[in-house]
Amino acid sequence: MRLFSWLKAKHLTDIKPKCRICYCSTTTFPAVSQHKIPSQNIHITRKELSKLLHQRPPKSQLKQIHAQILTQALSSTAAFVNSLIHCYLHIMEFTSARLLFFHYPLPSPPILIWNLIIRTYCKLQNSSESFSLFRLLLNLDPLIRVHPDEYTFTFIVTSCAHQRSIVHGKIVHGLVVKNGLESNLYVGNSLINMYAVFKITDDAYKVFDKMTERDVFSWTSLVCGYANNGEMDQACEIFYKMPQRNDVSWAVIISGFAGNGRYMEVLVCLNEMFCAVEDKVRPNEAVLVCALSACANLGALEQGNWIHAYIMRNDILCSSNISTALIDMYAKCGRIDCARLIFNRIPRPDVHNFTSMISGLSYHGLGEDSLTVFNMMLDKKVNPNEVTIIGVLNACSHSGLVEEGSSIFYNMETLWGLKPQIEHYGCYVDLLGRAGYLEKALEVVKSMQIKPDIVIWRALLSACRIHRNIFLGNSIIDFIKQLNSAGPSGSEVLLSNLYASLGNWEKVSEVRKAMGQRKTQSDIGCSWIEVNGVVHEFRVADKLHPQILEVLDKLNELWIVLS
DNA sequence: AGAATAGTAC
Repeated sequence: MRLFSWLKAKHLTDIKPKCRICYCSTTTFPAVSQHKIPSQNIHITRKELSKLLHQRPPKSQLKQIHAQILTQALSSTAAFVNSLIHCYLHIMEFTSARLLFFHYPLPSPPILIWNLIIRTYCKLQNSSESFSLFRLLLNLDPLIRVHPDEYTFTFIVTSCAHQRSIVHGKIVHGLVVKNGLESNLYVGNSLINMYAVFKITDDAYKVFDKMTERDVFSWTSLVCGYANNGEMDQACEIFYKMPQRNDVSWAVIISGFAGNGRYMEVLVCLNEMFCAVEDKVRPNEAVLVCALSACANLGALEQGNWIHAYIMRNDILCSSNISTALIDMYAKCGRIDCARLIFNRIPRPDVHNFTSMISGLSYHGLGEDSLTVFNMMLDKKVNPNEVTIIGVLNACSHSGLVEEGSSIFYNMETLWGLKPQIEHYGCYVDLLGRAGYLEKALEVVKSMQIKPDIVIWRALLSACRIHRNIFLGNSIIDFIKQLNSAGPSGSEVLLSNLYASLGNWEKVSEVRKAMGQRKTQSDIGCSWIEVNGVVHEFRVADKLHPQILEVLDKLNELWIVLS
C-alpha cells in the first residue's frame, strides 16, 4: 500500500492513456516503439516494478505499471511478462493476459505460465477454454515444446469434473497414466473427485486404491462419490475407516444422508460429530445447513430450535445460507411466526432469503402475504430466480389467486428473463386446476413446448378429482398409464383416489392390487411428527408404532366428531 | 500454482 501512495506522489495516477496496453491510441502489440507512453520522465527501477507486481495490484495500478514496463523496454523480459500475466489473471482480466501470453517472447511460455492460465479458466467452471489451451499445449511445435506437469493435470482433471460428460475426463485420465502421474497425491485426488462428481464410484475407488500416498482429501472425495451415488453404506464404511476426519469429511457424510432423504441419520450423525472429540471438529456452515434442512423435512422443531440456539450461543455468523435454512426450518415446522422473525432481522435479504420466506408463507396458505413479500423483493430490486417463481405460483395456487399467478407466469420471461421450466408449468396447471379452470389447464398442457411429465398429468388429475370431472379424468388416466410403465410414481394413488371419488370401487381395488404387487419397502409413503423432541414415523397400515392402538383410538374419536 | 462440503421448489 505504501508503495502505491508513493506512486501517487509521483503523479502516476494522472496517466490517462487509451489503448489496452498503455492506453495510447495505437492497438498494435507488442511493438513498444509504436506506443506513445505518457509520463516518460518518471522512472521506476526494475526492482521497484517487480516488487509492485508481486503485490497483485488492482486494475488501475496494474495498467500504469504495465505502461512503465513498456516505456522501459522491458516487455520482452520473461520475468516481467510472467508477473504481468500472473497479475492480469489474478483480476480475471483475460484479454490482457491472453495478449501477453500469445505474444510471449520466444520460444514459448514456460509450463508455469500455461498452468496459471489453465488454472484461471478452470476456476470459471463453465468454460471449456482450459481444454483449448491444453490441446494447444499438447500440439506445440517440437522445437518449442513444453510438457504438462502434475499441476497442469490437476487443473485439467478439475476442469473435466465441471463438464457435463465424462468423455474428456476419460481421455485426460489416460494421459495422466501415460505421464506416470496417477499416483501423485494432487492429481489422484482430483481424479477421485472427478469420478465422484460423475458418480462412477468403481473408478473413484480404483484411483484411490492405486495411490501410494493419501490424505484427508482423498478419503473425503471417495466418501463423497459414494454419497453422490446413493451408496450410503459404502460411504459410511469408508468414512469410519478414515484415519482422520475434518469438518468437510463430516459435512460430506451428513450432506450425503440429507441428499438421499435420510434425515433421521443426518441428526444421528450430527450428534455423533459432537461426540467425536478425537476429530477435534465443530460443525461448519454446510453441516448446520444440512442439519436444519433435515429438521425442516422431519418437522423436528425441537432439534431445529436447538441448532438455532447453538448458532447463537457460539456466535456463528448468520450467513445467507444459514438464515435461509432457518426460515425454511421454522416454516416447515409450523412456526411461520419464527420464520418471519428471522427474515425481518436480515438487514439486506438476498434472493435465497426471499425465496424461502415466500415458499414458507405459501405452504401456510398465506398467499396474500407471500405476494406482499414478493413485491417487497421487487421493490428492493432483488431479482427472482426460478425457485422464487415456483414459490409464488404455489402461493397463488393455494390461495386461489388465479389472476396474479397467471400474470407472473406469462411475464416471467420478459420481466426477469426466466424461461418457464416444466416445474413452472406444473405449478401453473395446478393453479388453474385447483381453481376449477380445467379446460384452460388442459389447453396450457397441450400448448406446452416441453413434453408434459408425470407431475403435470398428476396435477391435472388431482384437479379432476377435486372438481369431479369424470370425462377429463378418464382421458388423462390413459396417458398416466402409459407413463407409469416407465417407472414408479405416486400417480397410482391419485388414480385410485380418482376412481374412489367417482365411486368406481371395482377399479379402485384393481389399481390397489397392482400397486401391492409391485411396491417395495422404499416406495411406501411415510409420515413423521415430532412430539416432545421425539420424531415418530408412520407408514401405510402401520402396526409397528408402540402406541399404534392409542393412535387409532384417537383417530376414531376424531372421525366421529368430524362426521 | 494444486484437490473435498451446503440452502430455497417439485
